[in-house]
Amino acid sequence: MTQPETETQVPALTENRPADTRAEAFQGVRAARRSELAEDYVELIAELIQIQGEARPVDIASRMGVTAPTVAKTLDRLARDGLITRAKYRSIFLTDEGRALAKECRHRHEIVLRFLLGLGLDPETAERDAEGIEHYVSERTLELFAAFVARS
Amino acid sequence: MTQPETETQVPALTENRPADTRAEAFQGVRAARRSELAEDYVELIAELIQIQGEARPVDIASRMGVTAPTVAKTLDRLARDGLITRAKYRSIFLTDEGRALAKECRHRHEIVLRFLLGLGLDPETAERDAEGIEHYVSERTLELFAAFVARS
DNA sequence: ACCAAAAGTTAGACGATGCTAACAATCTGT
DNA sequence: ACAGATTGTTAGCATCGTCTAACTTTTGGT
Repeated sequence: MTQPETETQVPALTENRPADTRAEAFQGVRAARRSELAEDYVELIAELIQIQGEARPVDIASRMGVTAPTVAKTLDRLARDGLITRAKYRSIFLTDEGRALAKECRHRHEIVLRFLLGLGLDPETAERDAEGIEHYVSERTLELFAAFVARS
Repeated sequence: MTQPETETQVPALTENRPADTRAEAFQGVRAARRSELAEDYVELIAELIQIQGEARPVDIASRMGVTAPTVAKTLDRLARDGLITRAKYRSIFLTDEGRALAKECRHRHEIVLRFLLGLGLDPETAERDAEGIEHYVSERTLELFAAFVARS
């Protein structure tokens, strides 16, 4: 036991909540983390198809900053999960589901990015931060971000 | 090949950037992801010590929403990484490094949370989103968040 | 002081995400 | 049309983070 109980003062906003609520929040974060990579890939694939006409593993690898085998394995998982279709040595296609996810992700990404820019962040940092934040923003928050962008 | 090239219009903000810059952003996200769990644990441990006098695995498990063995293994990694010290069947202590990290995390968490609340988000959702977002917010962005909170 | 309950640990499995090394297929320039 | 470069795949490995099952230690009530 032995409680010091003195120092920094309890932040209050966060701490006085039931353990279960907290646990749910963390479970939500873990769920988001699981879909994060899939979202990034699908978003990038959609983009490559749009601007290059096709999505090839080599381009995904260079933009994601990972090696080709890593891309291959991830693409296999995406295919297994019904987000893309692929054939050996050929370029990648999104399924309807994948396309829908890509659209949603791009939408979120755009809003988060514009929001950060609207807040006064430099484009470089805004892009970096958006890449991480976009997966953890709830629908409500996204709406607030959008509203902020609209009125700024 | 075969390019549709028609539909949604390229978002522009995101896409016309060198692949390397993008790769760096993703590498940053992956780095953040790696430290995310450690940060959450250390933050929670600090909090438990503060409000309960000690941090025990069972409390961590219930608040993180994971099982005891998961906590045990994670704590081993934290100890290996010099963030905590522990002895068998005893409660957990933060090292100086761990305490510093916890302080920094709490600070970030507080700012992000207040920012979201200031934006008009309900406390429940704000807490959930903050839990995910806090790990992906750069120093610059944090400053902007703090400024926003201050003037709102 | 003992025994049951609670807490903690260990072992072992599994999937995700990354890597390197080695091999196979495709593309390209002459 | 073929050789070399590029791209893609496969195999194999490591680490992380999660779990369940089984075991051990500590704690608390009578």
